[in-house]
Amino acid sequence: MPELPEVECFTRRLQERLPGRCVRSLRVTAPAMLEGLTPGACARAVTGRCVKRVTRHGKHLLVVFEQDTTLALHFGLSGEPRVLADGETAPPHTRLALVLDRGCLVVTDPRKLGRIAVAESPAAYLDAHGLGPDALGLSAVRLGALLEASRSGLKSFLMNQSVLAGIGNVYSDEILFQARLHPRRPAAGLSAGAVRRLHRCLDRVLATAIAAGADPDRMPGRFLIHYRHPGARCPRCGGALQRLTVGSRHAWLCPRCQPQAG
DNA sequence: AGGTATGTTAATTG
DNA sequence: GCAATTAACATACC
Repeated sequence: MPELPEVECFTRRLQERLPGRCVRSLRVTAPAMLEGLTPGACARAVTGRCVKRVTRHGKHLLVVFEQDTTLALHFGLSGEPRVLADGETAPPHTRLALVLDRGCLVVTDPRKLGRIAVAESPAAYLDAHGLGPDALGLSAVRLGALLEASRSGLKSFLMNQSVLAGIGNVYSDEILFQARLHPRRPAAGLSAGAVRRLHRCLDRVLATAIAAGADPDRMPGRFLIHYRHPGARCPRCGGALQRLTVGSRHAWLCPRCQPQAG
């Protein structure tokens, strides 16, 4: 779930409700999810502070307090934030509860692969994590430069968070399918037309997914996201889809629409 | 019971 | 140094 579109939707929901709220207390019930600090230190860092804004970079959601102290949330495979009204009980698998003067921000994460961190500022956090520019709103020229500087295949390139932040397994497949580019094609050496196509599809896929509230059921029928299972056929040409293993992840593609060369 | 899962990171190999 | 692969992390779901 939580690739850029999901995290963008989380961010918008939180941005509507959190600014101006102040932290009464904080509870972390899965200390292993904390990055380099104890639950006590985490609580001390944010208690008493008021939320200025909620923003996002790549798959990371940043709750920025006054003076720029930042609570950074990464959702791993199964994390999700929720704002509870006063008196609402915490849902199952709640790992973090930020009690506010009105309401409460919780993070649920059954698999506990998410991360919780505190930083001096958003910039300090991004820097410490070596994140590349956000995938959304990247210019075609900048994308072209990043492609040329890479020696990876296209799918690995798109998923490398230090190059480009926000794209994961599902959306890298979607973007390459829409752009008709093979996931193992080298990132460098694409034609100008192919770079333009990749840029347009990257932008459009992410924007469409966000507009759909990151809910696959509301995404266009031509999206590959509906067909990531054995036996499915390409929504464009009707041919059999193929599953490759790239790293330890599954890449879905249409071998007819996404030839190795060309 | 066993296989699968959308993320990140460290260790290993080429 | 870079890129690709594998295992590990912890748990739910089918």
